[in-house]
Amino acid sequence: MTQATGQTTGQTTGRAVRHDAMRARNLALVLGEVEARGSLTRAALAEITGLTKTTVSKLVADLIEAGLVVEAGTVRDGERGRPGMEVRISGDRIAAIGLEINVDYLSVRVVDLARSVRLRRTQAVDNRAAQPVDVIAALGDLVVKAVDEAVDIGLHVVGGVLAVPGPVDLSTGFVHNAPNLGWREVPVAELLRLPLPVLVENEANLAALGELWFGAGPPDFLYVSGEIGIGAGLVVQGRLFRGARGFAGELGHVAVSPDGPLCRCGARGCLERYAGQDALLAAAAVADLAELISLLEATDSRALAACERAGWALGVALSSAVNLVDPDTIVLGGIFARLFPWLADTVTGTLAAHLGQMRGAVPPVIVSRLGTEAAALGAAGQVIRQVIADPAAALHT
Amino acid sequence: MTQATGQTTGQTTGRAVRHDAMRARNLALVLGEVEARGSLTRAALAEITGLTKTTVSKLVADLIEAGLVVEAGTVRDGERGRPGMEVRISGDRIAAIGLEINVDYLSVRVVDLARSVRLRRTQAVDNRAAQPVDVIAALGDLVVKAVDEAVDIGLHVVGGVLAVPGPVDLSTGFVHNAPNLGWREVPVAELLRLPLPVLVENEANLAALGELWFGAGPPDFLYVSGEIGIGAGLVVQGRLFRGARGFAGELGHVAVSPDGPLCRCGARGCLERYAGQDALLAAAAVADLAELISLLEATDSRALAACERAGWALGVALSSAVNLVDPDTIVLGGIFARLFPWLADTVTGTLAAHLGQMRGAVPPVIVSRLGTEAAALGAAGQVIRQVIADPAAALHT
DNA sequence: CGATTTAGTCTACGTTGTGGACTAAATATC
DNA sequence: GATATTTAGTCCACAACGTAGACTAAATCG
Repeated sequence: MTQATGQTTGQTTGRAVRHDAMRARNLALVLGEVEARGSLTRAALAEITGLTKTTVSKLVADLIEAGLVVEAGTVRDGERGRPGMEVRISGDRIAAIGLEINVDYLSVRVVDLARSVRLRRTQAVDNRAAQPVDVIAALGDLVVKAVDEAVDIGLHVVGGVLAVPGPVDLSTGFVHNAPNLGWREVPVAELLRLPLPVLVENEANLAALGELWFGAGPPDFLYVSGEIGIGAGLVVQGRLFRGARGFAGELGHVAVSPDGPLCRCGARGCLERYAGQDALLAAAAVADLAELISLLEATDSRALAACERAGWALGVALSSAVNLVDPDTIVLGGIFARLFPWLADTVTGTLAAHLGQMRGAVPPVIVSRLGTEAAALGAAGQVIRQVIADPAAALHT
Repeated sequence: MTQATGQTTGQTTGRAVRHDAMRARNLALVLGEVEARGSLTRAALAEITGLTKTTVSKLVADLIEAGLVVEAGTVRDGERGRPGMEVRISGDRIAAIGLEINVDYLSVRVVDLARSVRLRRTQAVDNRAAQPVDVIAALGDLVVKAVDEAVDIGLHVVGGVLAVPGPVDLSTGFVHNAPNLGWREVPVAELLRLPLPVLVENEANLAALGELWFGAGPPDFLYVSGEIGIGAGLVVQGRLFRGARGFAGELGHVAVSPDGPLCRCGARGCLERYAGQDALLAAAAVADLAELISLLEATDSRALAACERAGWALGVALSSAVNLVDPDTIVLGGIFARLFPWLADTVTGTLAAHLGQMRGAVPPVIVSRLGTEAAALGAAGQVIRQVIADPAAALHT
């Protein structure tokens, strides 16, 4: 008889469950349902969660005491009987901050627990001309000012996440390569000294989460972000897909044509060489994106042809992505959001042509509604999500 | 202030935790640790799980009573003190059955809870020449006989999974299209009438799980399966990745060349047209795989060139897969396992050339060790995994 | 053979959810 | 306007499950 030698079938989480864990889970369940539905009475929460009215009352009392929820007024469902008291997420205490370093700006967004954007700050600056240490110092200043302003309006910022345009080693906050910024081997987390915990994460991934939580994202979609480099964030069942080492979503180096132009990565025919910003501007013989858009609006034939070819290449690469990772929807962000009117038809047509007839409907291609805010909002959303997932941790502060 | 309109950040599981759920989780934790480490004493379990010796004793007593574990003898760790009693998974009661329909055989494997293969049955038959209803009836007969034999040796087969070579609607067990079998719109689950619950699942996915649990699979890898159609199963952190609708892994229709030969799916330049079995045999001008292998062994130049081109195409398609889903390792199964000696160098070389220098080491390409057993073992492993993940359910039978 | 070490069992206790009794707050009916 | 009825929310004794220290059991060392 053959004895198995592989990985175990069980998926041990290594975590025993005790009474405190049980309570934490039920607190999270109640808070999550309140968030999902806007507001609920205790009786409704008991019905939805299956817990007894007694238990729900106790859990809600704990959440009120922690400042995570508030009572928001009475509400009646039927004709008779005691009216219930609505409980909703409190936007007046806990908040999170999202940070972003992009090519030509630094930005921060403060978001409260009810997911309202309470503060927006953007600073225009050419980050490619600056040293990483200076960029990060300037960002730190922006954050400290924003946090002070948040405190002034009664908010308690519990943490943040920083979006950078390149793959990130999540355990160290180290950025090996950010082509849009011209950065290599930058210890971003180490350089970022702030009086609150801030993690570092890839911009495309955070923008995808931003679309999910603040945009029109369905639970499963592929978000495409792009400047010089092109990245993708994949959300499946409301969760980010990262791959084995966190380097999934390198759409920019998917092969469009195996004998195509040589890429800076060393391979040939990468999407970036067709649809990256540099490739687009070169094909249209213009110096920047604003000029390209002007020419497109003037229906300049060379500019339109450049967009057509970029759209075709995006469609080919996205057809491979759809075959491999099976998203419901494709959301175009970054420069592709700005160029959407001139890209969408070609992308969708090429996608349809390359997907064939065997997988039913072609995933719709939509434009990001959040524009340049997607990544910073996704960053803040990560922290909000953590608080809602583990309210018991907030009870002890 | 902008109010969020997207999906909630919380990920409600909708499941309250009560005392019985707490016990079920701790039972699963203990059983999972015993499975992971082969055998453990109660004292060691207490140390590993963090539960008290009292609690572990009670949990182990429940598992022994359910026939999931047995005491296997005394063992000593240090020099002195009372020797501990080893507890290990019992292979003598609970078992699962894996089923597989492939092009030219039907097979079943009975696997016990200790993941030993206790029974192997394979029936050679040309399934493409048969009607689906007849194929499934023949499979049913094979299963009933195998289950009877399992009962004879004291095993209790609690359920099974059937592997079919095509995408499967998991909720209905419906197979829309299985190109290797020539099937379209087949209600497989409905046709399969058996005295035990059997689910239906895609063969490439199950083979990937087979490699994970019974082969040499690391926790993250891409398994490539192929006959006429080419599919891939992606395992990330020990879990199968399915995509939004369960149609991920369609490696066979990833574009190798955007202007390549027309595929039966309607697109151009799909991998299948370069590396699928029909394409390979046509390029080598042979009638079947055995003949191709004979010619390869005789170093026939046309046969070698056919393999070279298939390997090149695989390398191009796999480079897109690696960029998008970031696996650690690539495992070649199906016909590619048989052709591995003539494919491996070209696949690895092309992969390296197309990945460029920006993502560190190229994922190693290895051959499946399980051969044609991978899918059936993966299928049985699914049921075993379910029992180990929820032993409390087994306590009530 | 007693001291020491380690495993495993026993038992009272603490935490958290349950379930029925009860109070509170409303409307419908007479 | 008083009573009956309906529904929300609180009170309180109880059940389930893990904890922690006491205790027994099984070994080796000196």
